[in-house]
Amino acid sequence: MFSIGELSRRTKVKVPTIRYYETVGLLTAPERTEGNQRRYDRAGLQRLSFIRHARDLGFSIEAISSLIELQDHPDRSCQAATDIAAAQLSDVRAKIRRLRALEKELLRITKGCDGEGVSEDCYVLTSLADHELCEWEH
Amino acid sequence: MFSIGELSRRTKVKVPTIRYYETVGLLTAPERTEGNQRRYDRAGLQRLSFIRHARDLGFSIEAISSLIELQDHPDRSCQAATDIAAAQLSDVRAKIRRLRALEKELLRITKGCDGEGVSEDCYVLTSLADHELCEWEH
DNA sequence: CCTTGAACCTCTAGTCGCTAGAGACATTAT
DNA sequence: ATAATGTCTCTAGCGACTAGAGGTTCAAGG
Repeated sequence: MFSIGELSRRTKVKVPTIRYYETVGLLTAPERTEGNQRRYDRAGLQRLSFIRHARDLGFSIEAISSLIELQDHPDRSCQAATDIAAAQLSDVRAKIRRLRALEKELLRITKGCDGEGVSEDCYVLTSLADHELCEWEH
Repeated sequence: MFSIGELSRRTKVKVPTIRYYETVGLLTAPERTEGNQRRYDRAGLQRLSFIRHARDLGFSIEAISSLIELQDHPDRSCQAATDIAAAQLSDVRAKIRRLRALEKELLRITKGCDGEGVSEDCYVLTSLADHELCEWEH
């Protein structure tokens, strides 16, 4: 049985965040002491670890809710869980693709300024101002 | 002179977003008709295009504010503008690195479920539950 | 046993960058 | 003249927290 602060230390999830997870239904409300303070057991610790791990991997609260529901009903959970994880993976990959395009464009823009003999106008600013200079479809 | 809807069509920035940019000071308040409607000129169009392009590249509102200020004071603007763009670039790169780590881990997790002869427990769920199975420092 | 100080409680509001809706007024086309 | 569309302001909501106020409870030392 540990306090919310202890749980926080063990999971590296901040105290207000733990309470937030409870309000949105990710964590079930734990027992309380006579003085109304939360007391968690090993199951609470495991559930929060699970949540933290999933959040670190970028799963939304909603997706994590689904995963937790699947945990509680182990029949046929695997396919559904894999689907959620696969969706998350394709989401991550889409973000990577987009960021790589941004990287390329930003590199081009910042490089334009690096040489000494550049024009009098700032290449960063003109690049942003004039869409025609952009080598990127958007 | 065009209306906010016209400006929206030309820049692909939604009408409420344009108004939002005005409230946060990214766009200067334009002239109004007798009936209190906004009327924009070419300068307003150019400024909004600049903002949209910068937002597409992931610059924060704050960063764009700085860039716009630099535009208005062209002395020494280039170095400062390049600094902002370089910061943005390194930000993007950090995000890419992190997402690639996520991609790897998610791939590992989802792959674990794909084979037919998997264990009875769902690999996705056990991976998320048990941090020891994770090949990723976090 | 009593006091101190840290940890805990609830509640509200703020973050970022919009987006959606209500209810009222303006403009434009027929 | 009327109808349809566009525009106005204002407020509230999104996700996932984070910060702060103001009050209560716990654990340890004297």
